[in-house]
Amino acid sequence: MSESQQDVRDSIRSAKLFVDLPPPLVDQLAISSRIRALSSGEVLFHQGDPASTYYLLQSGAIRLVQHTADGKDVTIATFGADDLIGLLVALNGDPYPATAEVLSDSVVIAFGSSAIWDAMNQHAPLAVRVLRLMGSRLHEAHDRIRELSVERVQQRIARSLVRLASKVGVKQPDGSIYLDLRLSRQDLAQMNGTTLETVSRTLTGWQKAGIVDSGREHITILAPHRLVLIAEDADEHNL
Amino acid sequence: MSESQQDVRDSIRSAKLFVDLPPPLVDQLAISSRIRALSSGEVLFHQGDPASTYYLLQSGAIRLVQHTADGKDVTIATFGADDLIGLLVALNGDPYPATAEVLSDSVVIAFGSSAIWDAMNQHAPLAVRVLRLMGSRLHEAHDRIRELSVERVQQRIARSLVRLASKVGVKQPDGSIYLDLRLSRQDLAQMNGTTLETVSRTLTGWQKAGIVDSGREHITILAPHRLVLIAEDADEHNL
DNA sequence: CGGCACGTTGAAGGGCTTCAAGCTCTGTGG
DNA sequence: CCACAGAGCTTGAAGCCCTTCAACGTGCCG
Repeated sequence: MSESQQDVRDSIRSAKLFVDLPPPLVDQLAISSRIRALSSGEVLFHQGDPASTYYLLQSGAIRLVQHTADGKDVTIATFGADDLIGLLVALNGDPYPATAEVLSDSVVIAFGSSAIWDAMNQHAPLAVRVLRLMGSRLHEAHDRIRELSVERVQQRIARSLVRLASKVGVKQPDGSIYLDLRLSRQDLAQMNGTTLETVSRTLTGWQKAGIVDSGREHITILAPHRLVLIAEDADEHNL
Repeated sequence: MSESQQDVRDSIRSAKLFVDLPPPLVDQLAISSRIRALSSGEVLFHQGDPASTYYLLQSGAIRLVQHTADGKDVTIATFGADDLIGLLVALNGDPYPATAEVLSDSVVIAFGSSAIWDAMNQHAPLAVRVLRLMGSRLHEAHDRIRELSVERVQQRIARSLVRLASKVGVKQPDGSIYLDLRLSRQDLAQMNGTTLETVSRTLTGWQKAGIVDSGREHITILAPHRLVLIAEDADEHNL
């Protein structure tokens, strides 16, 4: 067995999703899979591409973006370590319904279309875990639908910052949280169905209130608690 | 075997989801399941209830509603025949994250928590089908996120009418489509993240334009094509 | 036939978008 | 090394879409 295949096996074995997969199945999976390292800004796959592959995100962050007919982009979901990307479309044989864009340097394992399915057939606990993953994904999507339906823009922006903090936040000695990815106003806007101008105004307000410290494509949350208050409760409208 | 258990077996066998399930597994599933008939307005389960059961919708329509802290309701999803309801929360053991409300007289099969899981373990094709179902559910949710993010209220209302037409629409001889469920302005509002007043004004406009005919809790789509145009394209703003 | 839920319509106002202009930072090539 | 181009950000002003509040119809059911 080649050295790179050995690497793939090790990676698969170390993934949470495959934690108790019997060694023969690990080997089987490894045959049709390979490791890819991606750096910030790269694109894993484009909307409309035929979906023959799916990916397990080992480290880093990747977001799913849908391009609309009139040129606007909408961020559908953001993934962190141990998320599966593109599995469901690969199962159905549809083309990818969105573009996967790398937010911070990432490592993924790419699987051939039917490999994981064979593994699930032979190892039931894997299927449970995949179903659970889909379940929590669906749950998140439902949450966002509710938020987009009834919450104000400010509240939604606060929420996405809180959410990002839990996914890629780096706690500093002074209690503040640094978000370890390039994140422009535009990015935040298309995560929340708003415009970059509104995001800019909101962040400026929070900066004056000492809640965040933001600069060009990076944000540090100075007062996580107050941000959570805005996200949950709505009423900190006295900036 | 009791007569009612025989009924359950027949129902399970006739469901698309279980189309090729071996008879022994059908029997096994039947043991822990029973048929429930529900009429419009009834509630299948409430948000916060412990989730011990999940349901296969045989006929009718059911919607998932989330109640927010400040008293607003948001319709997260609408289900038609052959949809599974509550499976994922039942798998995780969480309480139901939403309320399931019957929109038109429905028949469901109620399953005990682990029954389908055993069946999936023993019959792999069932697991594929469940995963596919989840996939299309997730896909729908993503579509709604995009719509709520970038589309106008009018467009979203048009879309939900089109979608409802395909789920519970009854085609009339003259080409119009009657929506076979009780549907108030309030209902349409909480499906689209808007208010009943806005829905009322929109429908009044469409009525004057001859696109729909709406009355107390019922809607008939007179010109499906024009409604699709509004949903897709945005620009029929000259009512 | 009275009550009540559902629906309509108007008016006021606010949150957010849109358009526009100028600023600031970053990286790159001469 | 520095200047310059361009991407990212800020700020202002205008206005529209939609919400909110409010009052009044209207149809259905007991």
